[in-house]
Amino acid sequence: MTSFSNQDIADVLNKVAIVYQLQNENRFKIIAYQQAAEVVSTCTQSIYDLWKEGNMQDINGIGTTIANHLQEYFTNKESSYFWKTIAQVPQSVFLLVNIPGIGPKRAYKLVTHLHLDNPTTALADLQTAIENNEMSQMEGFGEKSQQQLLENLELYTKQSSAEKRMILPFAQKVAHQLLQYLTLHPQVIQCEPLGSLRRHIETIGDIDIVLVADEKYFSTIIDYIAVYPSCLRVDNKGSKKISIIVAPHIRVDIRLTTLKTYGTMLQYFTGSKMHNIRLREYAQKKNLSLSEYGITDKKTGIQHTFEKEELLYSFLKLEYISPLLREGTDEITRAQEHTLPTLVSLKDIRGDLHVHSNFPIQTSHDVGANSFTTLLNKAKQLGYTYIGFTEHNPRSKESANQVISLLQKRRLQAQRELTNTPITYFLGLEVDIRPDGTLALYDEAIEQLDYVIVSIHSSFRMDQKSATARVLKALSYPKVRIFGHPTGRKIGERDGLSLDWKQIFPLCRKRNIALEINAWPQRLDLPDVLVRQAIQAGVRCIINTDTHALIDMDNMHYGITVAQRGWCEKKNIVNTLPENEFRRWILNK
DNA sequence: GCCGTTTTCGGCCCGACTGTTTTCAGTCG
Ligand SMILES: Nc1nc2c(ncn2[C@H]2C[C@H](O)[C@@H](COP(=O)(O)OP(=O)(O)OP(=O)(O)O)O2)c(=O)[nH]1
Ligand SMILES: [Mg+2]
Ligand SMILES: [Mg+2]
Ligand SMILES: [Zn+2]
Repeated sequence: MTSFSNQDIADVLNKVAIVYQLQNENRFKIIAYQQAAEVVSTCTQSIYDLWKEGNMQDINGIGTTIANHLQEYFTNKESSYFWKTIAQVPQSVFLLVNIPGIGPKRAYKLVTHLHLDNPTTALADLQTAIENNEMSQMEGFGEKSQQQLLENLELYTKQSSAEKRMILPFAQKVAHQLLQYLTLHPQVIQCEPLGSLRRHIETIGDIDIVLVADEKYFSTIIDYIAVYPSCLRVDNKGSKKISIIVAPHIRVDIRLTTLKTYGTMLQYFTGSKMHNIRLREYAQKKNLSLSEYGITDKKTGIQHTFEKEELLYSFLKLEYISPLLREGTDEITRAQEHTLPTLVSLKDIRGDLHVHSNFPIQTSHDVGANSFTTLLNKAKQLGYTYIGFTEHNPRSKESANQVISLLQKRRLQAQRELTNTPITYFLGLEVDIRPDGTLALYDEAIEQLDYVIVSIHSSFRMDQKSATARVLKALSYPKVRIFGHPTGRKIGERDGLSLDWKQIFPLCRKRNIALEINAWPQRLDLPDVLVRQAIQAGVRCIINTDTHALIDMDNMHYGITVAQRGWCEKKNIVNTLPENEFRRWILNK
C-alpha cells in the first residue's frame, strides 16, 4: 500500500508552484500553492490520513481545487494532473532552485541552455559548464552572475549533504559571537538577534540581526561587517542590509536601522513571515500601510514611526503580541479581542521532576553524574520547592526481588543523604514503554515508587495505529503521572512516533497525566504546536529538564519557551503548583 | 487558487539588492 508523507505532498505542491512560475501563471495562484505547501509541511497530522477520513479541506490553504488534484494524485499518481504538470519541465530545474539566488526562471534557463538533463549529475554538470565558460553567451548571465553562481554552488554542494537547520543553542552561540564583534564598533548603538532566534523556534534557518546606528554611519558599519573574521563570503551588501556566509550552512542577515524606526524594524524582522503578512493585511483594512519603516495613513500619506514595538501594536488597537506567539495562527484576532494568554514564565516553575541521579540503578541506559545532595542543592539554588529523581528502570535481567531491593536501597540512601532539607523530593523512575505497550518494570516494583514517568527509547518504526495502542496501554498503568518526551523525536536525527493525539489527550485528561515538555534542546518534546493542542484538549503539561549532569538543570528555560510558544499559562503547567497541591497531584491523592 | 464577524467576488504585504535593466524582472527577506 502506498502512502504519502506530508513532505512528499509539500514537495509536489512546491513543484507545481515552480512550473506555474515558469508559465507566468497568476502570481496569487502561485502564492496559494506555496502557502498550501507550507501549511502541509508544518501540519502535525498526516494529510494523507486526513484525506482518507475525508477531512483534507479542513486545512486552511487547501481549497477544492488543490484537494481534488491531490485526491487524483493519491489514487492515480502517474496519470494525475499534478504529475503531468510537473513532468512538463526538465526535472533538474527542481534541484537547481535550491541553490541560493537561483529561482525557477534562472534554473530553467541554465538547464535548457547548458543541457543539464540528467538530474543526478546536474549540479556537477553545472559546475563544469561554468568552469568551461559555456555560460558566456547566455542572456542575463554576465561575468558577475557567473562568479556568484559558482560561489553559491560550491557552498551549496558542501552543505547539501548535511542540509540542516541549526539547533537553537548552537545558533544562539553563533549569534552571540557575532554580536560581540558588532558591539565593538563605536558607532553601533545596539544590536539584537531577531527572526526565528527571537521567536525561539526549535531550529534556526539563519541568523537574523538588527543593528541600531545613526544613518550617516551605515556604510562604514556595513564595510566593517563585511570584514568579520569568520566571514567566508559576502552574499549581498547594500545601504541598509548585508548578508554574509560564516560557514557553508550558516548565513547571517543584518538589517540596519535608526533609533526612530527601531520599533517597526523589530516588528518586521522578528516575523514570522505569516504574522507579518497577517498584520499588514489587518493594517490595510484600516487603510494603513505597515512596513519596517512605519505605518502610513494611505489617505493623508502621513507616516508614523515607532521606536517601540509595543506602541506599534497599540497604534493598531492590538494587545501586545509576544514574539513567541507570532506564527500567523490566530494571534491577531486574539489581540484584537484582548484575550491573549498570560504566558507562563521561568519564575513560575517550582520544581524539576525528571532528574537522573548517579544512584547505581543497574540500568542499560545512561545514569546521571551527580548525587541526590548535589542535585537537590541545585534545585534549592534555582528557587525550587520540590524535585523528583527519576533514574531509568533497571535492566530486564534483574529479578523482581532484586529490583525491589534496589529501590528500597535508593529510598534509604536518599533519606540518609537528604535530612533537614527545605525541599520536598519525590522518588520516581523513568520507565521504558516496550513495543507492546507493557512497562519495563515489575508491577510489584511500581509500588515502591512515588510516581512513574513512562517514555519510549526504542522501536520508533511503527504505524500510527499500533504506536497509539502502545502508548495508551502504557498510560493505563498505576502511578503513571508523566508521559516523558512523548514523540521521542531527536531533532536533526530522527522523527518521533506518529501518534493519534485525539486518543492520547482524552486519556491523559481522564487520568490527570501530564505530558512532558522535555527541555533538552535536541528534544523539546512535546513540540510547541502539539502543546497548544494538548492544553486546548484540557491536558496539563509539565516542564522537565531530563537532567543527567548538574548543568542540565539550567536548561529549564528552553522548555519554558516551548510552553510559551504553545500558548501555556501558569495554570496549564503542573510544576508551577505550590508544593502541597503538587504533592496531591503527583501522588494522585 | 484561496477566502469571508460588513464580502461567495474581488481582493491578495511590502521592501532590499542585483544585474546591463535605460525602467524592471528575478530573487530574497
Ligand atoms: N513582510 C515580510 N516579512 C518577511 C518576509 N520574509 C521574511 N520576512 C521577515 C520575517 C522573518 O521572520 C524575518 C527573517 O526572515 P527569515 O527568512 O530569516 O525567517 P525566520 O528567521 O523567521 O526563519 P528561519 O529560521 O530563518 O527559517 O524577515 C516576507 O515575505 N514578508
Ligand atoms: Mg531567519
Ligand atoms: Mg534571514
Ligand atoms: Zn530521562
